[in-house]
Amino acid sequence: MNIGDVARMSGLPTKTIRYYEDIGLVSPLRSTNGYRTFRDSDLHKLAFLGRARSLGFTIDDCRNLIALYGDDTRASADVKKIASEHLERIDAKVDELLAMKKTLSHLVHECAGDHRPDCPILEDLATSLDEETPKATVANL
Amino acid sequence: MNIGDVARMSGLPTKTIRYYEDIGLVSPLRSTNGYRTFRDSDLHKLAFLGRARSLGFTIDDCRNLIALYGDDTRASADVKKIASEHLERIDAKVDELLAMKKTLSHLVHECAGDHRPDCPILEDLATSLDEETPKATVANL
DNA sequence: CTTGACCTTCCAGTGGGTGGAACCCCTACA
DNA sequence: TGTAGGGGTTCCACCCACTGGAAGGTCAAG
Repeated sequence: MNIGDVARMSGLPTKTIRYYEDIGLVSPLRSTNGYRTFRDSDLHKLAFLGRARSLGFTIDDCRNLIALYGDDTRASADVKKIASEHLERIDAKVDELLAMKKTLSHLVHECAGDHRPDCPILEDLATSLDEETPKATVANL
Repeated sequence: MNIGDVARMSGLPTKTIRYYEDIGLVSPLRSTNGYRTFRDSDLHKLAFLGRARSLGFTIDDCRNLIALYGDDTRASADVKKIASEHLERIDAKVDELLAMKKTLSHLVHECAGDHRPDCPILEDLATSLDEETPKATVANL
């Protein structure tokens, strides 16, 4: 299979696949004309990567997950650990975004959004220093 | 004020403040020894930036927000538009993360996490190609 | 006069790709 | 046989918003 074929089948852009080769995630063979030649196992690995990335795992996580996948003496605890830590990162990010959302949606709701210059959004941004609303707004909730 | 002073007062790292000067967000004066000299207005602007960034606005948003802030003929509608679009980005990101979370927490829950190699997490990652679970898992919910 | 805390610039790297230029290869068709 | 197109290849630069580190200048205190 050429790169275009695995791109279609894995759903990954060719650029990404070349990049994955670059960083050593996949190692296709080369045919005499210099084209990459992908085996079924390469395609399988790329699909694995695509799925893992779509679940938000980092490239580094992917590296470890692939290693575990190929190790039949693995302990599922090791996989679970990676996934659990990732889940915690997701939770933290969601919390952070929800805190932003809470503040922002409040401000947007307050703002008339008309032709006049008066704007509670700008007021909030401008008064953060004086009013001293530290990291609480961002960190909590 | 030197950069360290505004860093302390604004809560931004000195590196970030220099970077903001680099990209033209703030323009401190220079004293004879080459040190940056910040006015109250610079500090104010940096605090504004810090607050806006902590609410997740992009640098580009910040540029526009600052311009609007300094324009007393602005329409609050313009500010509201920036904030609303940002809010939409946040919502989209939250949805994406919650979809990941849903899938992942299910898988983590299913995984024994012991010394044995059997692992539903790896199984999910490995079977995405055959089972054909397209972008639905990521895009929906 | 030295120590240490400041400040300066510049260069490189982060993560995870993406865009584009310049070029090679292969097949189909006139 | 020429050419048009749709593959493929490399390499370099860029995205975002910083961050780290090296190498050096400046200043106040002891």
